[in-house]
Amino acid sequence: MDQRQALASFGALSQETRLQIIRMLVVAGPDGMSAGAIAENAEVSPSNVSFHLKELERAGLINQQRESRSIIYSAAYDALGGLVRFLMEDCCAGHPEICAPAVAVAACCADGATSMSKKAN
Amino acid sequence: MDQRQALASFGALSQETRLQIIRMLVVAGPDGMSAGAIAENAEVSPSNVSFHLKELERAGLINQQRESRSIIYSAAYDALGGLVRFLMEDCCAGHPEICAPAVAVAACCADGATSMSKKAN
DNA sequence: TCAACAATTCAAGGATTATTGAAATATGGA
DNA sequence: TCCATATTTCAATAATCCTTGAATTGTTGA
Repeated sequence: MDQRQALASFGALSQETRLQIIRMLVVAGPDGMSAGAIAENAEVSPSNVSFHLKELERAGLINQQRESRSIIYSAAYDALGGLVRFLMEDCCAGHPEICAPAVAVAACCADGATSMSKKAN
Repeated sequence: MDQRQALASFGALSQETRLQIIRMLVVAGPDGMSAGAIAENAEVSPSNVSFHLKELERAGLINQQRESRSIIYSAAYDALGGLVRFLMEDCCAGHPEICAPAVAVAACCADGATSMSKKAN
């Protein structure tokens, strides 16, 4: 993750609807959700959700793939992980005071990260 | 860190000059830097740096304190740590795929986080 | 081919954010 | 008090972002 993508990612996450979309896509998992389902869930118009999805894709935070009539969007886990890493390492220079809280969170999903056996369904 | 502050923080970090300022303040450490020094280092006008500093403060990412004629700004380590945590936990639902890269970064500054004895100078 | 569905694109507008330079505020020393 | 320094505030402009609804594109099944 370079600075350009990080700036775009922070911008993408700074909007309430888009943050909401990322959250639901992360929870939805690898199967993703259709644009229509996202719009319904977020309670915004189709054209509005399309605008925000394009913004999220421009930042590289989501992936899309057509599935028959629908277009399925899913969270780009690698990009989100890259952003966390950028924030801790590049932006915050790995400062212990900043990374300390992350260590706690990391600890509680470290098993999953290692074994990759507890993916949410 | 609640969602409102996270949104403001992401917005604050989505601007090149502001990201640059945060980086230099993190590196500068607890002593911080004066507004003038920040402006000079970032190569922007005093009034422009003031605008961006206000934005960063609004997001809670920096602290200020007057020191004689100067106003000294410093990174709010707790807020930055809170943002990393929000991104991993609240936004990304603690997904192993996303947190995995963070575990690696966390590991290399975990000693410092525990002993607090290896702060960057 | 035609109708219906799913989603995007486009254009217009309104709202927010960024930049600039001039004026104002606050502090410390002569 | 007066001046110089450090910084902020203000007003105007420019640029970007968000929302809305209408028109368009792509897909499927009758």
